[in-house]
Amino acid sequence: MAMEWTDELIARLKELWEQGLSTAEIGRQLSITKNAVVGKAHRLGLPPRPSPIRNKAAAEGSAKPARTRTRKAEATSEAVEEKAASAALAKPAEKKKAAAPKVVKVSPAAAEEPAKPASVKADRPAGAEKPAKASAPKAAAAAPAENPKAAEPAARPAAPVAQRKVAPPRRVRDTIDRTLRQGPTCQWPLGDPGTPDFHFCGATPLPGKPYCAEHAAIAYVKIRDRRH
DNA sequence: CCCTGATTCGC
DNA sequence: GCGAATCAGG
Repeated sequence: MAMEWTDELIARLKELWEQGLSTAEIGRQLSITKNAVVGKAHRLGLPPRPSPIRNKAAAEGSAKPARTRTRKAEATSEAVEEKAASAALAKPAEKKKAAAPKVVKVSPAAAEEPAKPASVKADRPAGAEKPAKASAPKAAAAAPAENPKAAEPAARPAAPVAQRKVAPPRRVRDTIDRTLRQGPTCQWPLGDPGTPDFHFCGATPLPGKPYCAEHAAIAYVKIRDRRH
């Protein structure tokens, strides 16, 4: 069986779709591929969202081929023709598709949690990485590294979220994106990073601050208070 | 390269 | 019906 689109799954798809999440992200949250998301969305007749590649032909209104043929389609057509032609010659027209090897993809569905409340969790404590490429650390320092003019961070929490040596994995970015989308939360870290219990405060932060009132009070200590 | 959604078509 | 492969654009 391919996949079981349960009512709940469909409902979640619709919901996320309406929320404007990208297909790939919906897929990640549902532990399916973006292709599955798009395909299902179409079959469900969900309102298509602005595509990066809208049909130019439609926009121009000129006599352009309404739809573009995929390479596969062309290949197939040719293959069919050729096959038909060579049929008379009893030519075996071997396709290298016999027992398509390729890499057996492990279903991601069973691997990870089907769907959890968007809890921020420490991501992959271990795991070898590719030292070759290391793009700029986009991940914002979630730890109290802020330093507003009139104040400076005094007490640091146990440990700032570990600085990443390499580019943050997709998962991390997704989590960040999700958080941003769903609204800011207090970024005060609690617990030891890397351990299962590590998490961020999550409370509603003060306007313009990464922390809630409680933690902002700890994070920001007036210089004057310090010097005097 | 990364990403996006759209489409086709073998299964 | 499903979704991988592919396309096409940013």
